[in-house]
Amino acid sequence: MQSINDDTCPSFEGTLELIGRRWTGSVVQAAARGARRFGEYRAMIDGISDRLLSQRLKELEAAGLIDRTVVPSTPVQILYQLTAEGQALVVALQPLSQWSLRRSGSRVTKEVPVG
Amino acid sequence: MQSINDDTCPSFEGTLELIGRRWTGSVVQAAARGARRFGEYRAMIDGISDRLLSQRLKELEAAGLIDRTVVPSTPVQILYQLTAEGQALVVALQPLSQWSLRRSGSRVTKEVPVG
DNA sequence: CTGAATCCAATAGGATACTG
DNA sequence: CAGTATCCTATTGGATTCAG
Repeated sequence: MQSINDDTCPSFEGTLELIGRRWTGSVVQAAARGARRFGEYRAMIDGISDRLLSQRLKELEAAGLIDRTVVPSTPVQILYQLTAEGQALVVALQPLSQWSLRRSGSRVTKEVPVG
Repeated sequence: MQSINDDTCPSFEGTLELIGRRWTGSVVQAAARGARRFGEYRAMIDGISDRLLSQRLKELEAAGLIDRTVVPSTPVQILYQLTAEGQALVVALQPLSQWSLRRSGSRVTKEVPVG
């Protein structure tokens, strides 16, 4: 049996460490639920600071999961939206989300946010 | 709907922060692949230190995902195995694992159409 | 073999204030 | 509105040593 850190699992660990940082899950979920502007994210994620929100958005953008667009209106609008990869991530995260919900005792009848 | 930090998503964030710590994904995967004794985990996870392996196992045990059993043989054996919850987690993590693999360009066992 | 203890460096995150 | 800059503390993780 070879080491599990050969070439396949580092990517998995990397993914976990990316989305395991504080607030990141919430930011991704906010994006999945339609947040686009900075203030929308901030309003949807209770307790997050500007600094961390900015940082998380940058990390997700660097990872190719969120797309930052500058709309030349007046005033300028900046939009953060999930890329195709980001949307695929949201889908891939759903079983884990369900698992978390069941564990925490909440009942999740049937409503699944995205998909 | 309500704020995403109402009562449902904290559990999700908590889960992400638990398995997002360094090595935790590897430890869970090692368990899923049959590791049971401390030394087996250590051998399967290249680069992890005793201290961190011990810490991760404790965290997973505290979360109810891994079960620690002392077998009174000579010398005493200590077994770390996934609980039912832990096994459910492994299953719930599979789509995320697949997503990571596709992203990193690795091939999945079965061919995945690119388009 | 299975850890616990200690020390240290790096990073993460919270609070606050300020800017184009 | 959409961030940046700073400061400061807490947490993390790596390395090494010791022990039952």
